[in-house]
Amino acid sequence: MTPSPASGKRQHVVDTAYALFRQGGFHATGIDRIIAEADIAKMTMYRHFPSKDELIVEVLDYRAGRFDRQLDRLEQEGITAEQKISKIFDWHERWFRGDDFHGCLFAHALAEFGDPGHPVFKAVARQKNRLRSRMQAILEDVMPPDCAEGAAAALLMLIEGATLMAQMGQPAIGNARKAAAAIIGAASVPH
Amino acid sequence: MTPSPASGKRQHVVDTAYALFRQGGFHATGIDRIIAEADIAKMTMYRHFPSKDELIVEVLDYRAGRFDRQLDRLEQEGITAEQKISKIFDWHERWFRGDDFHGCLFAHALAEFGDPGHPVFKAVARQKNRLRSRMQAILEDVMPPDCAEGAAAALLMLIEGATLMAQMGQPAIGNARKAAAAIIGAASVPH
DNA sequence: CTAAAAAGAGACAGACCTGTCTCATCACCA
DNA sequence: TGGTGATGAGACAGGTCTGTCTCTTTTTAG
Repeated sequence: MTPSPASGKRQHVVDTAYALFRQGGFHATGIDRIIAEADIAKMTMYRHFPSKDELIVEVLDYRAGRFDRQLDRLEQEGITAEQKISKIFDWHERWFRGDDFHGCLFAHALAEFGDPGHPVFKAVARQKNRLRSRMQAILEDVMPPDCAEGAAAALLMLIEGATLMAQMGQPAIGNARKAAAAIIGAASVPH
Repeated sequence: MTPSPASGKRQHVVDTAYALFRQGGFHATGIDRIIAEADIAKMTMYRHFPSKDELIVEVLDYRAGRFDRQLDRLEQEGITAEQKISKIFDWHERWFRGDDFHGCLFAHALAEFGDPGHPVFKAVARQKNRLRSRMQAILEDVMPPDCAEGAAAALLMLIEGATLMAQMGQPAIGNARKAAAAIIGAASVPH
């Protein structure tokens, strides 16, 4: 039973942990650091989250949920599939340019929790699969489903790679865009 | 002054640390674990490597060197640029299928050492830049240099993304290959 | 054979880690 | 006002971490 479903403390811990994990990584960020930054007692945190691992999963799910809602709004817009994909690249470009960009939290989580049975690993796989299937759904408007599956996978790979390069200080989102256009162009059915 | 330039102990430590870092990550793999697995005394390790961070850099540079030599041999082969790129994808495909594949060690290092001033970060940036520039050199045989630069970046992004997806148990190297063909086809100068 | 270099063995320090426990305090609601 | 649940504060346990130190043993080179 969660101690306080309506409490703001829980989300505050998630927010603080999110910021710290992003900057310093998961193993390198200790519980003591999180509770100091969030200005709460240690027991308050452990009453909400039974372990650090579960807090990490919660942070990832929270972040994934926000991104998912962004995709919800995108899908409701009355624009072409190409424009929707372009908007996803826009989001990433803005993200890369931000002051506190430190790479993809999910990719980092995968790096630190490589065991496929670990809950953190599963949370990462969930998020990446969701993004891929949603891009696939978008692409199915302009190409047959089997083509859309491969194209969505290719777009996801480009985005992941672009995020990694952006973290190394090499903005290549423009090249990713051009490559995405070539991929979609090669798979699209002319209308 | 390095204690023993010709000693095999040093490389043995690097090999052991490489295997452990790959499986368990950097922060999660302690010095004690490394020396136990390598069956050496702790002081032997610290005489060769002044700190854990420098050992990590050494491991990364060693791995990068091996990959670089593989690229050297590839460049000497008398095959087309497309065939060379295809061979690089072959290497990755075999790597992904291996039993002890745990993702890209360099990407993982970047996840755990996100500070651009950190020696580990710089070692990662070196390796990725080298791979990109070498792919660019290959592509310049079939397209103008400015096109080759963008195409090489796109190929690197695809490869990084494919590695990440492979780690999540979703083999997408075939889709990456098709996307690479579309990218090269769009940028190539017909001869 | 001998002297120097390398390695082994293990104690040790000091810090940090996760997670638990107790008790006092505070807010809110009936 | 009284009670109840959430929180604060901090000690504490038990473990792990990196890195240092000393002493002994082994290996290597001249």
